[in-house]
Amino acid sequence: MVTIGDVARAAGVSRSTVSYALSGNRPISLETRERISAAIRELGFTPNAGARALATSQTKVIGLLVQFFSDEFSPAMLQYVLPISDAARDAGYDILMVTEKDGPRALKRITDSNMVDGVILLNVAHDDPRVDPLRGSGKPGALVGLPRSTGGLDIFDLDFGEAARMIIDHLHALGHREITLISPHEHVISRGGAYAWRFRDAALERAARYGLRIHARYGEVQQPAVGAALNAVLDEWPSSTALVIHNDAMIAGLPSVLSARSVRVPEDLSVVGIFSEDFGRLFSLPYTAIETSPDKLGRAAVRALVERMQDPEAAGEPVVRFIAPELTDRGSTGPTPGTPL
Amino acid sequence: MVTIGDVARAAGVSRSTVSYALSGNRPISLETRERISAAIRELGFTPNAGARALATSQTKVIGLLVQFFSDEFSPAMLQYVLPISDAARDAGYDILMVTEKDGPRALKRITDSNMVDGVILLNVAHDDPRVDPLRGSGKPGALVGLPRSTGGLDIFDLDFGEAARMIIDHLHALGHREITLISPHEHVISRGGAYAWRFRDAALERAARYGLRIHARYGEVQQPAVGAALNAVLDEWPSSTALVIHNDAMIAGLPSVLSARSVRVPEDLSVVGIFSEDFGRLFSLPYTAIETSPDKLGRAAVRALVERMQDPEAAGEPVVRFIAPELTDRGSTGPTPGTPL
DNA sequence: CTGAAAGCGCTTACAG
DNA sequence: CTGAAAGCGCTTACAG
Repeated sequence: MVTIGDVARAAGVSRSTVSYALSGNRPISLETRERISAAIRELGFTPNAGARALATSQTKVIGLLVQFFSDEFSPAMLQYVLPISDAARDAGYDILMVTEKDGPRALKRITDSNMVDGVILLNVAHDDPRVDPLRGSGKPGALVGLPRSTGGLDIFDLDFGEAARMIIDHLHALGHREITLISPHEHVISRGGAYAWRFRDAALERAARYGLRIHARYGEVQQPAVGAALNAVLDEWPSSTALVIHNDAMIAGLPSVLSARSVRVPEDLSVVGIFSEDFGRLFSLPYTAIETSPDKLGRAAVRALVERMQDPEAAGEPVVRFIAPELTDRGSTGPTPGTPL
Repeated sequence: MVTIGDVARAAGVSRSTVSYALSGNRPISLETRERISAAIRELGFTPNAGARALATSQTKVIGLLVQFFSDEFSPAMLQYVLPISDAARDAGYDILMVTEKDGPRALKRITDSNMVDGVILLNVAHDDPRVDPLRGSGKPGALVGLPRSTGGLDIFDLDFGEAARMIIDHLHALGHREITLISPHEHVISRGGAYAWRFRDAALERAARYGLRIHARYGEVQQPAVGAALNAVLDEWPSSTALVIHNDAMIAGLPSVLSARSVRVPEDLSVVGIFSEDFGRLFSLPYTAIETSPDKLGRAAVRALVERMQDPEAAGEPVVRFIAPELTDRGSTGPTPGTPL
């Protein structure tokens, strides 16, 4: 392996001069700089990451803790991971991706051993066991997902409450008076996936204010339960004129159920979902939906974390930021069936 | 941060003794060992990864280079990444995941700087520009996907040729004489995705041997082109009694097209795909298929790489290993329509 | 069974 | 504008 000493010898300067030329931390004469670059090029020198980390206490690596639950639909995760990885690279960081089941333990390992300069937690639950260890790690951290306690970390999430209100407002304005709402799987609630009840509670409250009838139930995650649950819902409340689905698996399974039942959207039924554009494209979903913006959330987390890693003072107080939901109209909502034009 | 020196002081021994106690590289008296463990526990010591890497030239990190193409269907990638990450962790390694567009450059960065002990390349193309730099890096490497030149690296892939022959044999045995074959997107071929033609060529050859008529065409990746292409194929060769689909997006889009056309499977049409169990579950695909075993491939790559990193001598000559395809019967193939029982 | 010391390859005050 | 030296936190021959 070629070291900074080899470069120094080839360029006829000291190792410190090479180091300063590399970092730009002090002025180097043009001539010296050129001799050094030439030597670096010829020898093919790349600084040793471990040595650099040891000397600077900086690894230029971000730890990314992902978490998969069997009660969630998997393809969603990649939509967060890729933008995070790209944004990190743009900022000069690499990603150490950890999928270990025991999140707190993994967190302790990578922070205590100084493998990373900071950590991003994905898919954060209300009582997420990773949050406290992250706070105690002494490393800056950014979360995607809202935990119960919010101090000390930069937190980003979609405003699920506002998303629910937007959807209810939208349907109410179209004249709908009876709505069926499908939430994530019940397990998501019981293990503390706060997005589930944040959306649900806000939808129920808003509907109540308008005096709308709303039928709420939990959804499934796997076939054939998904199809059965959709059919059950449609059978049970045939007078509902709108279907709001906050559940990836259920909305992905909806087109085939509706086509089998010859239900026309939006003529017979209005449908609104909550999913990202990419997800919609993947499953060819022709439904109006609140955009979940995984790329925005991921990039915001990286940006905040990078600032805090580079200059903890300048970064100021940690923020809790909700991304404003946007309704993407794909034409799947219309006036209540029977409404005169 | 607590260092090995702090532990040594607390335990009343030298730093080297602590180090040896940690590594087990020399016998330590029971009493000393216990004093050391107690000190480690009390102080909460974790060895500094950078310092250890510098001293040992080992990082215990595997570089994972993933690559996304717009002509491929994205959810497939995660099926490789997760098992690889889990298997690596089981072997004591962490994963540095790199998604950079410029693969060769990323590879050079992480190997030259000694950030990783070895590298796994995912989704390897026939003339993959990452393969030669990996060979030249001096680090062991394992590939998932078959490149043109195979020396020096452990290579794992599904036996696509055998997969094609199994499918054709299966359909031939059921009496089918006219088959439609849908390949990946044409772009996959032109950029050197060898799995596309390895499957296609073998299928055509086998069909020719049996004297079967086979209609082959490339598929699409995005809606609405996917649906249109499926309908076009069904319109163009209505006398085909079997459909073989080697294209994730096309097979995911098939159920809705068939149901819209009221085509019954397998009564009117036999269908065979090539996809993993997870993928089939995700899209609720009721089709008999060759299992692509992404988890097996990923784990095999990790296993080979770990052996080679731990003991390059003992690992022997690099291998090229094809995973034997298995046909998972989901009941979507039957005798040619009109065949008497 | 244990310790003192050199060395891994960088960075950065300190000195000139 | 540049160099010599100390130090980051480990591991591992070398010595006893």
